[in-house]
Amino acid sequence: MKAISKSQIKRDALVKATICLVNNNGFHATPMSKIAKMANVSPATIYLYFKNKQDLANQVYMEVKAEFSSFAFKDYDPGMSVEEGFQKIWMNIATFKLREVDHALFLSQCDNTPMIDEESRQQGLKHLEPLVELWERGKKEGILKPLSPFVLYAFTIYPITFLMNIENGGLCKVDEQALEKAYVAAWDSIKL
Amino acid sequence: MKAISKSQIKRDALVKATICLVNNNGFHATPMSKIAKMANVSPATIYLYFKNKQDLANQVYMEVKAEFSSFAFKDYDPGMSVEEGFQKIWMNIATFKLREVDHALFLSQCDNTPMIDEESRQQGLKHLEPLVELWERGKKEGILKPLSPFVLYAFTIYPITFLMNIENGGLCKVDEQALEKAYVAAWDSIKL
Amino acid sequence: MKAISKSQIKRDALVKATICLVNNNGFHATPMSKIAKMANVSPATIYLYFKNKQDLANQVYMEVKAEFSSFAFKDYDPGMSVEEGFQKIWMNIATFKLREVDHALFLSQCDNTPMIDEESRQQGLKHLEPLVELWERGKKEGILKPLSPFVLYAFTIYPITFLMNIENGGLCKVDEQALEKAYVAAWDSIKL
Amino acid sequence: MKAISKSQIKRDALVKATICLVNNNGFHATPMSKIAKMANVSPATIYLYFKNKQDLANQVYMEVKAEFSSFAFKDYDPGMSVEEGFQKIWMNIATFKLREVDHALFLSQCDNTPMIDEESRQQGLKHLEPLVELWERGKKEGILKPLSPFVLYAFTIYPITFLMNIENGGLCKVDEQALEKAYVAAWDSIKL
DNA sequence: GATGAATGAGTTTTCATTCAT
DNA sequence: TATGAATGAAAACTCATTCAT
Repeated sequence: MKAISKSQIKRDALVKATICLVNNNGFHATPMSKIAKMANVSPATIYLYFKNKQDLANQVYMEVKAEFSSFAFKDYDPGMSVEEGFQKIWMNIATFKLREVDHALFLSQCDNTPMIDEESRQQGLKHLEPLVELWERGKKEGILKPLSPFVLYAFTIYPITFLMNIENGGLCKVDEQALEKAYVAAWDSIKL
Repeated sequence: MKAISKSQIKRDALVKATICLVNNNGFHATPMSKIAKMANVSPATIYLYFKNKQDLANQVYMEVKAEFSSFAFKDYDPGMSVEEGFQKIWMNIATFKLREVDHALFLSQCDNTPMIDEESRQQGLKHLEPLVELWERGKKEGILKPLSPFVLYAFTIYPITFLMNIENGGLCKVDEQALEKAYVAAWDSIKL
Repeated sequence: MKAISKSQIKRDALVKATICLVNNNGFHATPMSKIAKMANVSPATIYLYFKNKQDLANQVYMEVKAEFSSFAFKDYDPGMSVEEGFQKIWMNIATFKLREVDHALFLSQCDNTPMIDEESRQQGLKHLEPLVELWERGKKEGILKPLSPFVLYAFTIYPITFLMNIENGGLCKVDEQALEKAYVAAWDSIKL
Repeated sequence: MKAISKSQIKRDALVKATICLVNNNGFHATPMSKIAKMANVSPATIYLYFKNKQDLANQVYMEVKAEFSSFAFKDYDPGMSVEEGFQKIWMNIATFKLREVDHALFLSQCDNTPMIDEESRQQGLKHLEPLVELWERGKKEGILKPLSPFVLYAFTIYPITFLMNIENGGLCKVDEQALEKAYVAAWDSIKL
């Protein structure tokens, strides 16, 4: 049915190679030629799909971020209770970060270094809108502390990135049980 | 009294320029020539003080990390109660990160990208030893949740970095009051 | 018939430029940029054909040495008498050194300075095997003095290099007749 | 008696360091800073004794060459018979090259690469005048073949350099007996 | 005389990007 | 669409030489 064009295959290979190489070496230490080689493509071919290196980074960022967001709100329903909804989203994000390590690491690199255009970065922020709305409701309902979304994010979602980095460095292993305990910490930090 | 040698002045200028430029562009996008220019020095002069670019990064990292640690434990006394001690350290770190933005941003870059030698990074980790010990005591005394130091760090210290980044991006301002509220979130997340 | 690729032409130009410039200035005093300029090529292009400067030197050495060897044993037949065979080889080598001055000078540089990898140098030594075998036979047959191949080489082949250098410096001219006389000196020095 | 000035000591150290380093790395791969370090002297000090790097090379060359020449004609007396005189000189030179390896190697480098000014090189050639005169006499007396001094040199003196290089590379050992046999080869090559 | 610090000019090498095919 | 070859511009780093002390 779905005929995936040869073009699409090549583009996908380029995106994948970019993620892999940037994760291991950083953006500026990743030459276009290596990306091309890993994608089994000529360097010149990259420029058929992307305007330049910066554009490649931006596009990959946007795509991975979109994938992340859609994952984050899987099975989430705005009709859920605040706690239930938050737990669902938190667990989704944690699962993504701990299981889709490559993509999560890439996002972490993008969010912590000046490799992405400010514009694209702003776009990326919008993706968490539903979570922000949930938080607003929680505050109105007197369930959550009256904290700005930035602070709420800092103490609940951002820590997962640290755990991912640590696990990826081999310093610890985050299993099901550890995840449950981490969730409690996250919830305790923001619940009233 | 203290005669600061001309050499020391030049070295300091180089360290400062490195921090500034790496913060703005990232390590690999910061050429030695620009560091030299900002420090009002010839590129060749850098190599009188540092073996190469990697060595420059490592040395600056170690120095800033040491500064950070000494700041983190200012006025801290292992004889304090767990909560009192934790608050002291947390506030120190937050103050450092929100006031000494340049240095904190630099550490954040170092900790989130592969720009520092693994060896130097390991050295840097040792600096938080007293905090880890405090946590161990807290767990024994039944005051803290039985979480690994990694998780405790992720939910109390790591979030501050996010707030710093956000504030630095101009998206929000963290004042005294916001800091107090953030501290509560940190403490709530780990206290039993 | 034989279509010589554009690549081959460029590589040849680089090899030729290397030989010329190294002969005139020495290896370390010959910058890649000058080699590129003489070959009408961008400096970066050199690195499409050679891994680095050392590799360039090694490859050129190996090629010229191979050319030298094949020239040295042209029309030589192991079935010849010792004297006949020796004369043939000696004359070949002399002709090469006095006529293919550029290539011979280059080999002389390589053999007298630490510019070539030890490995490549060892490879180069193997090329004279047939001459060494001829000498062994000559000693067994009681025609040659019982000297080690090193000494035999020193007094018969090595002197040609000196004549080449002198002629190249414009201090003398070695014509057909002078060559014959030189050959006699060479043969007299090792024959019993 | 002979008070060797501090200056002289320093200059000697510089000369010695130059010889050592040039032998091991070649002239252009030997930085002034390393010469200074090996001579326990500041780089700037070199310029008190030598105008520049080229001048340093030239002066060292001239001095070593002079030492070589004086060694070559030790105990030689123009009144000796041609053969006796030649043997004396040949043995002197061989002894120098095989025993004063450092200095001989240095001369070999100078004579085989473009590191010395043409002018200094010309100066160096003059040192062998007495040997050339001996040869002229030998030719007149019908003892030597009617060959130009260049050819005579090529087949008698120049080979010693090869043996020195080989011995220095550890490929063979030239003992007293081997030297005698080598001398015979040298003499046979030029005697009538 | 002696030097440590400093540097301008130059070295090797890399890489994002283009272009003829 | 796809590419291999080519390169200008710039990177990290070196070094002969100078100069204030």
